[in-house]
Amino acid sequence: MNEIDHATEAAWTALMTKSRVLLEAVESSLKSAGYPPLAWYDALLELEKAGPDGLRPFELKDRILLPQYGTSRLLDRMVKAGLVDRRDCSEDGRGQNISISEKGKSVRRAMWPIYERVLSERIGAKLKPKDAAQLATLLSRL
Amino acid sequence: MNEIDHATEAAWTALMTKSRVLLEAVESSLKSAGYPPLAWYDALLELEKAGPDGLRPFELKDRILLPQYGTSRLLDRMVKAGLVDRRDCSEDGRGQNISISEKGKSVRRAMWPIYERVLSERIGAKLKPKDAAQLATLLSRL
DNA sequence: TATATATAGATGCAAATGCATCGACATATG
DNA sequence: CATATGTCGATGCATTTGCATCTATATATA
Repeated sequence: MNEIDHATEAAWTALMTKSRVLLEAVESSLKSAGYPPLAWYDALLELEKAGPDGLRPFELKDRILLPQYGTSRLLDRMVKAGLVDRRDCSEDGRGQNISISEKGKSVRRAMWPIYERVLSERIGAKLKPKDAAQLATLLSRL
Repeated sequence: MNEIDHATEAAWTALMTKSRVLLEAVESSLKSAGYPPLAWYDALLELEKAGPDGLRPFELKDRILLPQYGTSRLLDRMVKAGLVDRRDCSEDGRGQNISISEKGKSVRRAMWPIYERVLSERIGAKLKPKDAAQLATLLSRL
C-alpha cells in the first residue's frame, strides 16, 4: 500500500506550513525582545525540570531533539552566556553534568511571557480548548 | 487576556515535535536516496505548476516561505545543478524569470515516490482519511 | 522632466549547521 | 589482565543561514 490520499497530503501541507509560520512568529518575537532563540528556552526548561543535578548532554539532546554536535555547541554558547553550568561528571569520566544557573532561570522566566503571548494569540485565540485538545490528540497519533 | 490553557500548550508542543520528526524523516529519506532536500522539491513543484513562463523569484519566495536571500541562493544552487533556468525578465529590468528545466522535472518526478512513501507510512498509515482531514482543518484555522 | 522613494535581486561577513572523525573513558570478551 | 568494541562529547572543515547593505531599475511626486 502506497499512493497517498488527498487528506494525508492536506494534513502534511498544513502541518509544514503552520509549524513554520508559528515557529517564525515565536522566534521573531523573542529576538525582537532581545532574547535568545527558542532552542535555548527548550534547553533551559528541560534543565530546570531536571533539578539541581541537571542533565547529561546526551540526555538533553534526546529531549530537545537536537543532534549530538548541535547540543554540544548549544551548550558552549549557553555556558559562555552564563545560563548553564558545566561540570565534569563524577560517575563517568567521559561525561558532564549540565545544570541551569540562577541567571539561566531568570532568563527563562523572562522569556516565557513573550513566548506565551504568541501562543495565546496564534493558537489560544483561534482554537477553543476542546479543538486544541483534539489537535493535540490527532498529532500525538503520528 | 493571556495565560494559555493546557490544551493550547499541548497542541503547540505536539505541533513542534511532530513537524520536526516528520520533516527529519522526509529529509533523511531523500538524502539517503541521493536526492536534494525537500526545499528543492517544493521549489520545483511550484515552478512546474507555474508553467513555461515560470515565476519571478519574489513570487517563488512567497510560495515556499523562504526569505529573499534564501531564495536567491537556493536558485543559485538549482541553476548550477541544471534543474532550473534563469533568464532576465523582459518586462522588468530588475527581475528574472525562473523556469523548471526538463532535468528539473525529471528529478522532481523521481523524488516523489520517496517522499510519498514517508508520508504514507508516517501519516496515511496512522490516520484514517477522515482524521487526516480533521487534522488539516484544525491546522488551517491557525 | 528632475528628484525622491520603493522594489528586485545579489552579496560580504558572521554565525550556525551538518558531516565525519577524533580522543577519552567505559564495558564486554578472550 | 589485555584487547576489542561501544559510548560520550568535541572539533575541523565545508555548506548553509541570517543580517545588513548594495546596485539597478521602476514608480511616484514636485
